[in-house]
Amino acid sequence: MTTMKAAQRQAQAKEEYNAFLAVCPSRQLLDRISDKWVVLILCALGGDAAPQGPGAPRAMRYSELSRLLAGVSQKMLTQSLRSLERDGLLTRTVTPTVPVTVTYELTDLGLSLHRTTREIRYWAQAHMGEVLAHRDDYDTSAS
Amino acid sequence: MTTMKAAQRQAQAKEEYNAFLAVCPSRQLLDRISDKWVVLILCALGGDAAPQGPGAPRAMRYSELSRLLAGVSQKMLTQSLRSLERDGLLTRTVTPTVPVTVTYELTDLGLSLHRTTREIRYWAQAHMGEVLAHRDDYDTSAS
DNA sequence: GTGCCTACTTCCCGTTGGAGAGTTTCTCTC
DNA sequence: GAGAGAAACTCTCCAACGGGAAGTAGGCAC
Repeated sequence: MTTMKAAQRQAQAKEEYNAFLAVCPSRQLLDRISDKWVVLILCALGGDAAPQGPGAPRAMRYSELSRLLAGVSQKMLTQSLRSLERDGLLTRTVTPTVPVTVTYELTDLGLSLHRTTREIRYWAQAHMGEVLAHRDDYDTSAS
Repeated sequence: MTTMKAAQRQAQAKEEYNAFLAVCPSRQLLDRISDKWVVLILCALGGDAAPQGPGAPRAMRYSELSRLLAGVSQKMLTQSLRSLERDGLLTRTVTPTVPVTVTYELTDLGLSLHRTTREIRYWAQAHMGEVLAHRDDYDTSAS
């Protein structure tokens, strides 16, 4: 496996995995990353949260993420971060200061997924108006 | 609003909406589209399910989608399709044949989102190997 | 009438996610 | 030296969501 180049491996993977099949492992991966908190965490660590447009990816502390992702529960934040770490999308670093400092940073794999989660968030923000307009039409015509 | 060009409207929307805020409507939209069934429905209607690589987007029947999205419950399929219709991402057409035929087809708005959901699915399938490999490392080193 | 077909809808129940309080470890204050 | 405080969880309880299976509606075929 390690003798294959990444491009070859990916081309082969595209043949082997099919997320439409319930039993396919890529379906489970899709389930995991199709999650609001996962998308927002990747966007945050990818640097999209900077007020003046998207900045560079950077490591962030637990409390910083907690503040940024308004409304996330501590339980879900910890849980999501752990599963992303397990899947190799980010690294968790504990620095024994006092109190302890824990930082999270995207890996290369995480950065590659961030490119598309960024698009998702952009899409939602850019097309919000159209969606709201359509909801109004739908609701009025349904009455 | 209708006097603005789409590009202008979107540029303005990017300023106004911020999905990191819990109260922002774009956050609710992000929650909706960050859903495994929504992603798979968009991929299916976008033509990604053709065996010989991605085909053209096309209308599909309820039963066809139900078969394609292995493991989806009827309840969730109906529910997801209705919310996508309400948001203007797809159209629902009832043809009074016997028995009745219901087809779903992506709108232009749906097609624009499909471009990124396709990427999500591709990413999951292409990087599955790396994720599985990392999980193994993680599990062994944690023991 | 009985059965069958598609496309749902309803009901029950197990799993998941949210709210909030408790925990740990150390340091700084009084 | 008792108590407050801070970061990063962890635990407990409860409501909401999703899956499975069974029921429904309308029309035709037998």
